[in-house]
Amino acid sequence: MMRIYNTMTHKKEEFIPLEPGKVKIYACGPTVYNYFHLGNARPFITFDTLRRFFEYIDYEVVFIQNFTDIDDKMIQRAANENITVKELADQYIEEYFYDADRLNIKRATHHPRATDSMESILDLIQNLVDGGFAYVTDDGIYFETAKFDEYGKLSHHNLDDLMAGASNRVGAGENKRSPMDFAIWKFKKEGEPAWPSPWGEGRPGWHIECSAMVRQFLGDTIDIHGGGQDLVFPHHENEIAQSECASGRKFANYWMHNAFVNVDHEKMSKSLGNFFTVRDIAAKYPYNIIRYFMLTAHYRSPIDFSDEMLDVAVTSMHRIETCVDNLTFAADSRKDMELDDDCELCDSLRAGVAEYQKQFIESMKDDLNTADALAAIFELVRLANTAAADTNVPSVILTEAKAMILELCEVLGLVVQTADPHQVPNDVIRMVNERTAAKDQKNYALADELRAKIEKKGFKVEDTPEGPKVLPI
RNA sequence: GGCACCAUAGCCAAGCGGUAAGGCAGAGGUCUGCAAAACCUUUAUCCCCAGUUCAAUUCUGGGUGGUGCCUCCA
Repeated sequence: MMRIYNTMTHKKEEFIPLEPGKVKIYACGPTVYNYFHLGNARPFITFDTLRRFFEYIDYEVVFIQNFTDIDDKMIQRAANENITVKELADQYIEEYFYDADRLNIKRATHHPRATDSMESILDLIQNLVDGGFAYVTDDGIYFETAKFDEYGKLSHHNLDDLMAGASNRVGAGENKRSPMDFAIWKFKKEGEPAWPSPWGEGRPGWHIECSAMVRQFLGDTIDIHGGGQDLVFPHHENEIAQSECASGRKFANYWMHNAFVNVDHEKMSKSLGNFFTVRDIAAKYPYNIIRYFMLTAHYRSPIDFSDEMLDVAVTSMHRIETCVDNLTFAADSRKDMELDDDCELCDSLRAGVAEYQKQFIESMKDDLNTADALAAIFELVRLANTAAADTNVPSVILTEAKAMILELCEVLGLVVQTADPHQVPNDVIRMVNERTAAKDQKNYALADELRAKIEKKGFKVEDTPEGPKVLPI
């Protein structure tokens, strides 16, 4: 049974889906006015991993991640660049997919855009106005927080405390009944894009978009709603208020929030200016390493970003890849070997494959403990390396271990770069053979010279009891 | 001021009642013509002080230090 830490209850809870074998997940996506940074990438990777794991344990997953393609920052940025908001959105949605694809983030079931969901948004607003939960003013339509008794239940705030904190910050020109009320529709200002509505032209507020898209694609109640911790208040709190007032039903059964990516122990954020876009980091490190780095900590723990940490990730990921290469080579060398009944290592590797898969699954079921899941993979790696080095272990067994390592990495969305021993060009093979001959004649000078030549061709040779192993560098 | 979270080896990081996974780095060893890879051994009174318990890193209270949210933010 899967267990999930629910922000609503502050407890790990057993996950009980609305419908057996199915799970409906909504994760807040990016506002598309820029490349996304490492901090933004964390929820994308976290919820993609969650989705992959659910699929691995045979759930049917409907996963929605939206694009916020209309808001103040979009408008401002578009104005600065002298392009339309739509052009800006189109560009950065494309850039989102460019990075996300390389991070091996699977496409969501749907990636709705706020501006394509106007009908559902207006429908939801109508519903809230009709129900007396929202009121119309000169500058927009506001949700009246006082109408929702449970306001604050997710962030564990009460309205009074929130008011105390907010009372000195009421925005100018707003006609709110309470500082805590928030806009669900903003009437058109000069030069801003606007959509028609029964109350006048305007655009939706941020919170209403998500509520509307959840409803449109997943219904009134969903299993899991996710996002970064900074969305707990006010964004998710407001979504709950709107959605539950509109439907009269519970909005989401489980709330999952990832912790931040820090730089020097401080939150990476656009306002602090201490952010690194994934695109920039990817110029120095592979996307796969960025993903690996994210998974080394539990999603609810802050993770400190630095080049040193990515360097460690490179070495660690390499360990897995080397192991897979070792297994490929050894299995290839022992193709014709029969499985011997007395092979103790064979038995323990087989047992290990089953055991560490189980351990992996148990870790992932425990609130997506990817750090622990990785440890299970490394345990299997060690055992597999031992078996690969022992010439009594036949290829069947090694192939099983290799398949399991690849299978588990795939669940985490990690790409294991492996060498294909059959992809070595003929001239390199010839030089390798010459080198082996030179070695046999103890002509080490020639052997080393040939090794250098082979390296120039982009391959390295390693000697093993089963002959030379040739790998691309 | 209100509300949360965190503190585990040189670094990163799991575990969360029965004296500590994993990765990186370090030291020693095996293997190797050299190398690479791998394997073995080795590295922690779990921030402090009280309390609960037969037993606490793990629970409770109090410190200390750090972070986040309460304003756009993943």
